[in-house]
Amino acid sequence: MSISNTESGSITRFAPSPTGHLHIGGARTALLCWAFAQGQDGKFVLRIEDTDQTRSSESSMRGILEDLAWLGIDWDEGPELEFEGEKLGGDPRGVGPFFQAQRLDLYNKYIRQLIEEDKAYPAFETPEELDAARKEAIAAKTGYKYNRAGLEVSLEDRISRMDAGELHVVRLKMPDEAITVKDEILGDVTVEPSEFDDFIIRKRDGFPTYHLAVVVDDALMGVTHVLRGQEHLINTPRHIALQEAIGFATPGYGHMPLIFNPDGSKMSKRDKDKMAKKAVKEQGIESSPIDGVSDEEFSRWLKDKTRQLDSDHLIALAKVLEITLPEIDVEDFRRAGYLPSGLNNYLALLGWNPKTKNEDGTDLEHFDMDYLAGHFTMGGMSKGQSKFDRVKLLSFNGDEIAALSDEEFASTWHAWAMKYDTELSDRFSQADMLTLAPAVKTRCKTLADGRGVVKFALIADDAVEYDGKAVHKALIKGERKGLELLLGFREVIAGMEAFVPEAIETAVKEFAESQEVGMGKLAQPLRVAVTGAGVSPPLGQTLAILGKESVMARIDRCGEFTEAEKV
RNA sequence: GGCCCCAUCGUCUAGUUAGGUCCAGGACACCAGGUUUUCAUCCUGGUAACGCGGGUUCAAAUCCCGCUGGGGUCACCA
Repeated sequence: MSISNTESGSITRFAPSPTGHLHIGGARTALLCWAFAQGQDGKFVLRIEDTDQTRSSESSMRGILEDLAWLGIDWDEGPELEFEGEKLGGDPRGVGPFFQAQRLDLYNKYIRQLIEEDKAYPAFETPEELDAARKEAIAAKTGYKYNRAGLEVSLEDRISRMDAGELHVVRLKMPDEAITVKDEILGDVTVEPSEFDDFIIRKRDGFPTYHLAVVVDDALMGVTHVLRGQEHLINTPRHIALQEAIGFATPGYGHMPLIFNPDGSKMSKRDKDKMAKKAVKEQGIESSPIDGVSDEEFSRWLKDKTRQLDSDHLIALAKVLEITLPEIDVEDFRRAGYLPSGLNNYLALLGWNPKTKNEDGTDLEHFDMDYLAGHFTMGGMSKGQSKFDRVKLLSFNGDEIAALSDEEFASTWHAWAMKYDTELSDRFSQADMLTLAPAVKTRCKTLADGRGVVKFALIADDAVEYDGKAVHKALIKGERKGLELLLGFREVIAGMEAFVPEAIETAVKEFAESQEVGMGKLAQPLRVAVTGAGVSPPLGQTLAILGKESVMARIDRCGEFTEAEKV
């Protein structure tokens, strides 16, 4: 089989199995594979590993594709997807299909070849027999290893039994020499033959195992570099043995350190269920508070640590409980209002470092996808595991939001709200958001945070709740001078034509000067009157977004409230 | 438990390949000031780490060994 990778640079691949959403750790793997290929003017291939028929699904495959596309991790070859007008994937070299379930003939060809060359063999033990042997080994506190019983039958017999349709698995004969993985991140890693056993390359159901499929596909797709998580390090000697048995070249390998929660535990989808269960118990909720889940299902879920609620139900539940679930999948981060730029930047920095200084002598940490693609090397990766620090991610994301132009921010925020917070997009048009942009950008770390900044405008004029302390301090204290200024300024507002931020700011300034008081003396009463509290974005934006009628209504209502308050 | 990987501020890391320029630099967080009509942004300053024990060497965060600690893996999952 010829491999057509000579005309360009390195070829990397990301090969998720479609068994759920794209995990944030997977996203980092994909990002770095992408960056490596981009930087080498090579190709980034996306392949779907759906050999586990019982767990794979079409919808999670689509979800993973969307997540990657949203992050801007574009694949040159692989399943086709149209995302925001851009076509991704395709098969210009004719190395597809990119779904392993559609490549069975290919795998079987190599498996047959290995058997005929006596490098692999069918074995006829049942899973139950092997299980029993494994349990025995565990009980005897020795490591379990397949005993090569399948080899006691002659080659001809094995083949004829197999061809007669007897159920079997196929195992690779492992060599009795040590195998060294030349890892580009970790250095040489050698595994002794005593650690090997004849692992399965084809299952009873006729599907290849991951090991066989990955080796065949990588070779046939011309993959030159494999970047993957360190959990695969121990698999690599097997893959090298398989490559040697078939006659494939061994690609370059890089095993990346794993990412963990701050407490050292694994970042797992289950974390979301865990937190929800905890909150349910703390709040003493016993019957299902959400649609689509019966009380019976709910209590089963609550009692069973291993039971998980599906994603939509979990989100609905979190809303009822008023908790924020930990983000684990890319979709979670998207929903929470992270920007691809912030997420990618943080992810790349988790384990990789550009080792470059800024002009002011600080380390370069903020960079975009182009920079990453142009500078990523495996040698720049650290070897140790790292913890996922949401606080630093939040800071990076906030920086990215603040760096957006007002127009970019408005359109990004609006598009996000249309998808994840329709109450917000119903209340504010994109034009409203443009007015709000300068005020909101520096006050939120995520797009979802934006809601908190403008929540005063989300409530009805007669539903503003006054913070007693703020009212006292701004309006009542000092002979109700604040209230007097507020009502005086109401008349100014009544006479205003253009109710826009700049005009409002000017009017506030001029009125304060005419009354011979500092800006704060007028600004704070006004702020409390329209928002109920002493904290809000600058007055211009705050009043403008409410509109003149609403502002006057709120001033009147606040005036009545204040009159009724005792000193 | 066997095998494998790893070990610098609370966290992410620079420095380790070619030992001295490191009483260890940056970022996030935190603390204290400043700017600002409030909040936020922004600016200035500060606290804070080479896991432990042995070597080698004139000299070790850097090299070697041991210990401890963390992680991975031991499927007809990927």
